[in-house]
Amino acid sequence: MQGQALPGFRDSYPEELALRNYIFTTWRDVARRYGFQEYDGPPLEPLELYVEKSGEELVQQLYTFEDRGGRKVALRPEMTPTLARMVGARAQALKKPIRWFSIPQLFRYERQQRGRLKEHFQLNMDIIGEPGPAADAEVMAAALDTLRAFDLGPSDVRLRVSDRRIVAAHLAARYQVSGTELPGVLAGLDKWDRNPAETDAILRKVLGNDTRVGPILGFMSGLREQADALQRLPVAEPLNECCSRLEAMGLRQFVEVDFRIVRGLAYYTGVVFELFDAGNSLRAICGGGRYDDLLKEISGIDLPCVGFGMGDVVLGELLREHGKQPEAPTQLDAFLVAVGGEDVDPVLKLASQLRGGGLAVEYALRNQPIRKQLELAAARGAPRAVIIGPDERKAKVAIVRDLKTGRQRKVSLAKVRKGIFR
RNA sequence: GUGGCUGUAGCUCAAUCGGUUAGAGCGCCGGACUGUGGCUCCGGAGGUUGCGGGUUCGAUUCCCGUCAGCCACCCCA
Repeated sequence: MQGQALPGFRDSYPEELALRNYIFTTWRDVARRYGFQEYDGPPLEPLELYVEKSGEELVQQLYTFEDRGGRKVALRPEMTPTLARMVGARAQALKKPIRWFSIPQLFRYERQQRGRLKEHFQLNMDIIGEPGPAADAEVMAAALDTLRAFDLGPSDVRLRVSDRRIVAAHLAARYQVSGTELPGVLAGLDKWDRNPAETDAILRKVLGNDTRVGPILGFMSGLREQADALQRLPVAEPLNECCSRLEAMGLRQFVEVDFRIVRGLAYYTGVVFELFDAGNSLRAICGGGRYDDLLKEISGIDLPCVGFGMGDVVLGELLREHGKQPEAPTQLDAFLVAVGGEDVDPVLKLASQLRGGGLAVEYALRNQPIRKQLELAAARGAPRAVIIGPDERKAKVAIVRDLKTGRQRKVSLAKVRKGIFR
């Protein structure tokens, strides 16, 4: 064993790369259908770009080092700061709302496990400059349509939506949770599903040993039942508008309002959502939301944003599980077979002509029995073999053999040269 | 970063209680098959049993360490 890729990094063999390319192609196609334009930035950024806004926790997971010029740099862990910088630099000139997408390779330094490597590709779609729920709905629709484009439906994937403003308003009105307490309480809510004991601990830390802890815990445990009541609050108007837009787009059956969705990132300010597989056995496929203050913090330009990220790792696992991998496309148009050594030059000539005409053509690189050459042709998935031997050359024809059916016929060389095989 | 489980050929797995030369199927290469693939038969390559140490006459097997993978936590790109 000559060693392997660094832990958490992938060698992509042709079969795996084909899946990734299929994912990328589909992503780009959906983005195009939604009128998004593609952008990109550097994979390596100054460390400060992330340290300033992200705080220590994310910094611990940054893939950082010092370059030869003594600069502290980081492999980008997310695209949003880069996006903010780019938009900020041209904010005056860009027509709003801005619809941009990107497929960056992102990095983190952290122990890998299933669905989470040190490196992945992530579709990012963002709408910048539009504060209303129409943009929220548009972005969610794009996320859902991406999964529909992979032939996944409401029984395969679910979109869970919440709005931090609703939860915050309720917590403030009912339990007098202040603005400074809110992030901590939301962090507690975020833990509720996985680790209620920790939720308790967090609440006690944020609120002190306060009489509100018990009632707030009760509120969290009953959130599902109270969803309807929360949606009737006036602050729920944007979320409701968002849902009705999704309904008008025919996507309502994917959507569940679930106020337990918080999202870990602190910068979300409104609607937040996550996309899960229906079996709930994988990590979130996609997560996003509204982050109206972030651009201002990074670039000084005050523009509201909403967007999501969708990684290729979990999505790839999901596609595998559902058998939605694309069949390997036939790459060759023809495999040329030279019967004897004297037939090699004519085969080379024909290969050159066909390739010149844009066709994909392969032939054996060694003189081999026809049997061997046909075996290779079949293994390559070629739809047909074109056989040239002394008899064929004399008659100015080639034998075109259909490798699926085994049927074959003689076709004039003049036609074959033009890529006509029948 | 913390804890638990697991590491035998490219893949899936065998190997008695610790026993002598670590096997099989698939895949790969070649042959039977000299102008026709898929089937069949035969042969071959491919292993420091993840790595290092310990116990033992003897370790794939037991112990320790380490690395890697998986799972959970942390965190959630």
